Amino acid sequence: MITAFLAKIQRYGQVSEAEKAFLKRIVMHLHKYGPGQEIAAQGMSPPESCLVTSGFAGRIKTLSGGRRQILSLQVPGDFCDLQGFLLKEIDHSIEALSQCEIAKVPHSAIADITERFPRLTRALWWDTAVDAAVQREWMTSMGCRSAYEQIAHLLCEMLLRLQAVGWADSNSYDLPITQERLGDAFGLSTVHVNRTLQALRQNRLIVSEGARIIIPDVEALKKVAGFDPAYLTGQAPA
Amino acid sequence: MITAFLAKIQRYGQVSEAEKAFLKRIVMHLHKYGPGQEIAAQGMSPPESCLVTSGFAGRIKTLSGGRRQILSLQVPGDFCDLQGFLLKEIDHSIEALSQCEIAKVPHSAIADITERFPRLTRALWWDTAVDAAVQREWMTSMGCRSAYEQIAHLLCEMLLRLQAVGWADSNSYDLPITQERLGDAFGLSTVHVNRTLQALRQNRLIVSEGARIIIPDVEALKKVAGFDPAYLTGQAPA
DNA sequence: CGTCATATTGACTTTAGTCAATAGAAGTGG
DNA sequence: CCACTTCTATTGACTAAAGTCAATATGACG
Repeated sequence: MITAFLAKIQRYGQVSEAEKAFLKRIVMHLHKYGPGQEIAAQGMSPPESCLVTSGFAGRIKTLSGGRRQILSLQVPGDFCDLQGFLLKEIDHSIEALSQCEIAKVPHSAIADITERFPRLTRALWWDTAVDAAVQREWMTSMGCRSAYEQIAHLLCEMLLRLQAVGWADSNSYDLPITQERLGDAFGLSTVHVNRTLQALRQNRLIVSEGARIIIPDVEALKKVAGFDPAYLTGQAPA
Repeated sequence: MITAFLAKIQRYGQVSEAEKAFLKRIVMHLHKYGPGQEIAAQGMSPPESCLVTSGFAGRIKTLSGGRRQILSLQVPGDFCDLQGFLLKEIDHSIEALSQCEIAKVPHSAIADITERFPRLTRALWWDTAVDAAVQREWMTSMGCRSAYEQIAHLLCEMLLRLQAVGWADSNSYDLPITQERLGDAFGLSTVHVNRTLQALRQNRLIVSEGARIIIPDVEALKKVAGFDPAYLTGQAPA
């Protein structure tokens, strides 16, 4: 259940058997959600953090007038709001974006980690730091890249992130997310997302078969996107 | 030198005398920078984090073609990249946006804190969590708010953040940042920032005297911006 | 006084948004 | 298996927000 997550944080540093055992013990309550279902609500104080084990979830802000911003996509191995135990209330909701499975980890257990396992604490903190780095990259996309580049960039990001946890092969993956939701993530209208995807298809940068995205020439797509994966690896220090 | 920062993290929880003493000891090297000067460079691994003690700094990504995105504004009491010690290289640069003073804290000292002071570690982690919350709000502004609302929103945010550290009075503050840089922060062109500021002035939502921003009716501006300060307080848990 | 950076303005272009209709695809119940 | 509903994708015509380019003003400062 925590395999993907363990694989990820071991990119930061060693995790001892004791730490692994503790992690395994505190991950509980496997839940299933369907697309659009709310996992945690904006303004609430959920007593646990969510670890995605399959499917896609997202953090979402909703403004008056129904405007929505998807702040992040969480894939298997990702914690949604690991740092939630530090803040009184969450400033966004967490929603399933596709069929997905979520394991919940009580905040008290995370607080325990910070008392007993300094190294593991740093690994968790590191995970939130990488998460923030991804957010900075998205923000840069929104501010500086055209819709075409921005979408290409996200498709590159998802390829690498899904590969890291074994949910993508060398050049393709399933992205079971509607164009409307993608629009909410990019700050673009559904119509514009649709047209931009068509342009990417026309230029043979992507091929889609249902929810599957195939990237015939990964390097070409990266070039269009101006994609540099450094922010994703957030590699281990010495 | 760390007064503003201490005041801020004490909103999260108590800080013991031993912790305060340790913090005081590790803050060193006061540096001055002028507007536009680079404090840390994208792709590098600076051996310390920066604490702003006066003026404004910002985190900035630069893309090929000279496009720039300002990812955050750091005001007195803010750490730029506290979590930098966790990542191999920083994915953005840090620049002075106005005349400013920066205290540097070695990463090794932050690592020490994580070994010896679990509670203080949580407080630092909390600080980075609030930082991430601000980023989420900016992202929401970029995706969902019009230029007019977005600028109004930032002006509200800066009022509260500067008030929290004693750099603003009840309805005004100095914002010594050029319209060009504001544009880089919003993902808007300089010209559009200029016109939008004019619109805000025309509607009497702000008055400017040089770098000073005066907000005659704070509630009115908040209303235009759809401003809810919850994300900034990220208040202490029980 | 001249220089430089910043702010402002006008005219025009481009990107992306809106509205509304149509087409496909997936799932449901009979 | 088919008719029906519903959600999602696609298209077209039009609008609006924001960008670009280029000129001009303003202001700080040596």
